[in-house]
Amino acid sequence: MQYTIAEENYIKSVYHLQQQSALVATNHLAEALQTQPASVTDMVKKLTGKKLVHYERYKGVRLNAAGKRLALQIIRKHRLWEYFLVNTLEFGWDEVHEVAEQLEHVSSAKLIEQLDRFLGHPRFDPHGDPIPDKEGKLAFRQRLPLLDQPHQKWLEITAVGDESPALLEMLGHHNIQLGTRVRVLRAFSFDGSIEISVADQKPVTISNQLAKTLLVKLIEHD
Amino acid sequence: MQYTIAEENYIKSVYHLQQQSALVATNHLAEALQTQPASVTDMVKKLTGKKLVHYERYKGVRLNAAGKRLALQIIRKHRLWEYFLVNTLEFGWDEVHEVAEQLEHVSSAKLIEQLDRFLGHPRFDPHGDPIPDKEGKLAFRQRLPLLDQPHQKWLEITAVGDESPALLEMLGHHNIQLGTRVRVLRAFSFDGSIEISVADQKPVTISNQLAKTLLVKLIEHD
DNA sequence: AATAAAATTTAGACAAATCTAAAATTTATT
DNA sequence: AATAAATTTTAGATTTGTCTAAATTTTATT
Repeated sequence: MQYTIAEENYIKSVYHLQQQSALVATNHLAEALQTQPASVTDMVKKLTGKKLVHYERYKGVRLNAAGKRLALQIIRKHRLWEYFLVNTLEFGWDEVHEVAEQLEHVSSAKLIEQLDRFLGHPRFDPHGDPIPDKEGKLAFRQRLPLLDQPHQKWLEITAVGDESPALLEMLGHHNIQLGTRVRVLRAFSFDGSIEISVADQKPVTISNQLAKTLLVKLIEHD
Repeated sequence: MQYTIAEENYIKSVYHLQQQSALVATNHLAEALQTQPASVTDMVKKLTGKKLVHYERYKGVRLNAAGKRLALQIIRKHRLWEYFLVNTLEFGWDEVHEVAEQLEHVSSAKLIEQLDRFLGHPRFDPHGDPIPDKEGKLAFRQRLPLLDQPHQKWLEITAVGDESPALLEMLGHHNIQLGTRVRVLRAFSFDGSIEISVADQKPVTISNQLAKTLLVKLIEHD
């Protein structure tokens, strides 16, 4: 079956909001989709009719198996396009979201399979989010806030929590990218900022705010 | 300004139909867009309001300068995506149209400029149609029907008139592509078929039908 | 437990793009 | 030139996705 762009956007939003609470509230969906609660109720009823979600009046929505499958297909397209935009067309991290938002609705199985092949079957997008495979499976990678990691241990940046241009600029200035290795040297209790060493460069101090946004994994033996 | 997909499709159709007759009839547009004449009238009025076309009741439509500019932008996107699909993602000629039809409506100036750059600023799409440049300029290349070319002269295939899978298969079988050099050896008056030599292979006979569909340019000396 | 506040749904309306059927206009034919 | 045929437009309806305002249900507070 073929779905409209509006329907696909709802399914995608339900998927993301479900990560936080199993049952998604009408108001949350309205907020995420920048629309009115009444519109959400209408659309949710339609999606129920199309057997994509489970819905109970006044309770909330959640995806059923078919809805989850569809959500993962859309997210797969979105993230593959983001990867393409950054790695092939040399976009910056912060410029890709809006465009991928449009490209994700282009419907062609062959297009996505060939794009995936051309890109070399990437498993993570430019923000470190996993790209679902053809069957909807997600690769796993630790994503722990840099802020509360043990000192002195080597860590690798695996993702960033938000994707504002301001953040991108700051990361660029400190020579930090996905995959960059860092070590926490010390924490300042005064303002919560921390001092880290980035790869083999000299130590830098980063704000509490930034340290919460950077997600890392622990690197095994030193 | 930003236009809807429906509006863009109308503008594109008017552009193409204008190549044949300066003033485009409501019924022709309806036929091309697979819709009802009444719907065309409605939309044409809207496009008139948006200052993209010139329209007179019962007479017909034509693009004004702004409409032409928009049409060429859309065609540029369509043909760049076709080039990408064939040359980067290894689609066959016959598989690209439908997908490009969707991709052409993705709106991002940077996307198209970077795609153009990545592809090396191609001037012709996989069917031999010219790709408008950023300013809407079209490269020129002779496109004469192979059927009525002088015998013995070397010719180069520059375009194909239609893009059915059947045609593609036949061309593949005879080792003919865009850019292939051919020579007309003789014409059979019986059924209008002609004998040609393709590059340095042994001569083949092709139907009148096919000879009309293949467009060529004359190669200068030799 | 009663009432106030918040969240959600219903009812009715609207804009976009389409449709059918009927009316108007243009073009072709006798 | 009158009439028939074809084309085009108008009028009114339909679908999709949205909205506002009012009604309903749930949750929180006194």
